[in-house]
Amino acid sequence: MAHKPPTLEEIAKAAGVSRSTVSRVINDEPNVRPEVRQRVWQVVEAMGYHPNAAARSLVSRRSQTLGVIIPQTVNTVFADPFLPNVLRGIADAANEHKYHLMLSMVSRPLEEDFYRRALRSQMLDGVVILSAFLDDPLIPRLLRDRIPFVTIGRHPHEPAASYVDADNVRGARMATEHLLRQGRRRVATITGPASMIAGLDRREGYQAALREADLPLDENLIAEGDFTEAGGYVAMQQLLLQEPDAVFVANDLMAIGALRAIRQVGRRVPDDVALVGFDDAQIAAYADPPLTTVRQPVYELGDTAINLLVRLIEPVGSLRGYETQDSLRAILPTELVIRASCGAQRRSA
Amino acid sequence: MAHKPPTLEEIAKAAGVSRSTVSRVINDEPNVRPEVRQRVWQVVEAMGYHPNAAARSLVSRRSQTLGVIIPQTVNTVFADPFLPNVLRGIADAANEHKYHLMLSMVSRPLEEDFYRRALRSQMLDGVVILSAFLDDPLIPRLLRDRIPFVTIGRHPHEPAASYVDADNVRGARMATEHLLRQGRRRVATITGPASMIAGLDRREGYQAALREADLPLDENLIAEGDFTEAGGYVAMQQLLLQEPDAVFVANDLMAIGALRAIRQVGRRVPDDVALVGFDDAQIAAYADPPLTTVRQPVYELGDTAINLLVRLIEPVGSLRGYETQDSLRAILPTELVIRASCGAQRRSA
DNA sequence: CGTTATTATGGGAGCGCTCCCAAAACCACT
DNA sequence: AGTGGTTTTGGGAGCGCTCCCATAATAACG
Repeated sequence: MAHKPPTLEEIAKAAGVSRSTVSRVINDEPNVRPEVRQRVWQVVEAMGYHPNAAARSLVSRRSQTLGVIIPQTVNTVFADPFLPNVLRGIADAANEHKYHLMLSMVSRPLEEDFYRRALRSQMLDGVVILSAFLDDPLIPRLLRDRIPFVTIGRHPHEPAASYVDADNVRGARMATEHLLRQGRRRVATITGPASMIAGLDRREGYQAALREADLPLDENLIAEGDFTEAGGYVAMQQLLLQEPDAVFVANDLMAIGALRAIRQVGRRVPDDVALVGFDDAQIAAYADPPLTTVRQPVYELGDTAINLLVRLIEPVGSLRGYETQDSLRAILPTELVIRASCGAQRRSA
Repeated sequence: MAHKPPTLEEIAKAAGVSRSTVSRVINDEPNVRPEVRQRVWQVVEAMGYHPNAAARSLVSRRSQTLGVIIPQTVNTVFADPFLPNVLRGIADAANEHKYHLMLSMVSRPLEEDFYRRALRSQMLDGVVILSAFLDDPLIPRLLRDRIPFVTIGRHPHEPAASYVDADNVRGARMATEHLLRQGRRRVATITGPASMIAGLDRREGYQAALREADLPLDENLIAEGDFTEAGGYVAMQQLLLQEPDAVFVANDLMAIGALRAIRQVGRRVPDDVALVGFDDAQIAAYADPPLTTVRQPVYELGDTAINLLVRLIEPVGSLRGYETQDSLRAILPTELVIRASCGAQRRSA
């Protein structure tokens, strides 16, 4: 790389054509003679030319960059291998669409700063937000500023918001039904916080399964957790007073805590209490007994988010997607992963 | 936000001054009368002005953006809560220095594409690379193209490369010494792959501890793993033939595999075989028995990487850091986390 | 071989900013 | 009031590109 990278004009001179022609060639536009096109490409390669992104986006008003906003709470809130996988999905899809990714991983107070620096300074064509809480303050702002965005985590109360989410309701229902199929009748649940969409949805799925089975909805069999191990432990201690024979736990980390609480009072899993978790976190597979859980398509969540976002951004006709159409939404299927904690397997290693 | 964001010139007109004066105000430059400065700020606020990043970096030749390159192998290679934590460290530090972050998480073939698109098109002022393998092909390229970079994971053979890493040698040595202190004498190790710096360094620390204790270095007590659970399982099966009374396992995931292998032949941990892992992954705390391990300052790794990178980039006098000084390096301390698998604790919960 | 339609090429303008230099305004002191 | 110095302000130039329009070259046709 030369100390100063070559410019369009320099390539043009070297190739004996004009700036405009070189521009046409590198942008794959028509109306260039094949031989000229080829000659220009040769010079471009030889001189190691690459268009300056700043100049390009200054005039085209597009940065070819998408923002990814990850709340600081990511560690506690998202199940363990979640972030790497969702990021891979996001990165692969962005790459495919020739977009770059700008990462924002900041706490609430700094979020404001990022909002101004990156979004308002027109560095970003759109954003993907890992949004777990119902009342994310960013959503109304983005809506107001007409910035295209997709949330990972659904926002049912914002009709204009586009989102992608796992089918938490269905996943929770499958998990609960699975416990019922094992003959369990006092099925309790440890929910996530009511401030989180996933928490509510998984609770909803649990209740739907009971309703369908014509079982009573006993409020005493519902304990609210906070998605942490300690929270699961405490919630389980409380539930044990009700003597449930099975518990659907809204995430694996809490299930680990529940396991600890159950074992502490001398009960056995799954013999006395069957357990199903959610997320298929890494710990689930290595827990003792290995945890039956619900797997979400994490990679696909990221992948789909970007695909929706690009549809929102890229012009359809002369209009941008978000001007022509309603919000885009996708709910991806979840899948039950049967291991030992639910009692469906008889002794496995 | 107006449909078309205001420009410098528009602010200038509204405030009754010139473009240059507004520029001085928003860049906090001297030589503006305080009353004018205040008036300009008012107009800026009122009109919701924010400087256009593309225009700025076009003329200043600085993007205020740093790249973060994460190899696709991140899932298997880096211990579980590693990525979120290192990213938080990176993000916080970048924020503090007013830099944006561009994320690249691509497989090898696409890495080339990213290299050209982002680095060559001058979108990036520098890059941080999560670099676990000794022979990372990106390093010589970055060196050649004189792009400022810092690797997370040391590269001992590249004298010009700047890096930050955990003190793997010392951590491994502490772990092994700890086992020796428990009275264990046949201490084996399961290493990481020899192609990875951390693998080699941890092996080196293990050997140093044995040497210091005047114990023989028995090659039969060294098994190479690949940092996966299955790899740890296989390696442990092999080691069991040598009847070790303790094993230092180079990461927690392999330690989980080792645990499984040990239990399978009816041996007990820590009574028959004591175990120490590395990384302090989430599974370590919840394993049965809880794993003694070595904690790395993951957040600080990210934080320090950015701080070094900024020192490399920002001008000292009129020269850029990487023109004036040698490479910058930092090795951060690791810490032994004592739990039950090493036999140092008598029964805990 | 003109005349018109079509394709290929060149160059001006301008995106929104920073940098630089010249001009204006203000400030001492003689 | 005059001189030299400093601080404050304004505007031109230009960063490297895309967009648009004018012109040149070529093709198509009577």
